[in-house]
Amino acid sequence: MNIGDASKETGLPAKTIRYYEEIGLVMPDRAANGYRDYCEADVHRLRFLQRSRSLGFSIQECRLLLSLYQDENRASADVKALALAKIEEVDRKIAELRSLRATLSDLAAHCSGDDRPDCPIMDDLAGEAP
Amino acid sequence: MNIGDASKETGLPAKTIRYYEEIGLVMPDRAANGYRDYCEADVHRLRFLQRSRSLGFSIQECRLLLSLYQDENRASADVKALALAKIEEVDRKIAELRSLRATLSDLAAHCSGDDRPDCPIMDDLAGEAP
DNA sequence: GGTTGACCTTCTAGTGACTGGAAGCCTTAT
DNA sequence: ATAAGGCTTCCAGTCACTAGAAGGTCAACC
Repeated sequence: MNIGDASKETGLPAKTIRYYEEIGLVMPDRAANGYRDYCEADVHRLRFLQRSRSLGFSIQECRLLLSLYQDENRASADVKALALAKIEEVDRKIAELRSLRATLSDLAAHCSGDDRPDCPIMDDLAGEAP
Repeated sequence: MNIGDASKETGLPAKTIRYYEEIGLVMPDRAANGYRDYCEADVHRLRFLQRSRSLGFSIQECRLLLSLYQDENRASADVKALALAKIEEVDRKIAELRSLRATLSDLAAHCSGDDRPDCPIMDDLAGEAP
């Protein structure tokens, strides 16, 4: 299967698939003409990557997940631990964004938003809170 | 004021302050020995940048905010519009993360997390949902 | 057989916003 | 005189791609 078909199968851009080869994640065979030739297992790994990346796992984490995936003797606890750690990370990010949102919203609420220059948002950014 | 003192005053690493000069955000004078020499206004701009960056504004947005900040004839509506747009952006990110969290949490809930290899998280990543 | 046009290859370089490190001046204190 | 610490520039690396150029390959159509 050529890279274009693998791209269609997995939803990953061809550029990304080549990049995944460059960093050693999915190494396809080569056809006689030099074209990459993806077998079913390769496409499977690519799809696995697409899903784990879209769930927010980093490339390093995906590498680990892939190796667990290929490991017949893995403990599901190892996978679960990764997922739980990622949930915590997501929770931290959400909390940070919520606090950010609260601050922005508070600032915006106190700004008249007209054509005069006086602006409490600016005052805050400048460190001149009243 | 040398860069080290400016760094202490603003909480920004010296490297970051040099970077801000490189991209034309804060251009200090130079002392006779070639050292950067930050005046109060420079430190003010740096502090402004520190705050707006920590509120999630991109460098481009900070550039715009700084120019509004310096503009005697700005309309506070312009600043407020930026803040409101940023709030929407933050909301979108939060929604995305919440959906991510729900998926991860759902997957983890169905995984026994013991030393057996069977793992619904892996099954899902592999696209083999039951 | 020639010619499109789509597909493939490699390579280089750019993104955003820094961060790390090396090599070498400058200043201050001992 | 020397040691420590701060400053300078420049180069390279981060993360995960993404854009684009220059050129080889393939299938179809005339």
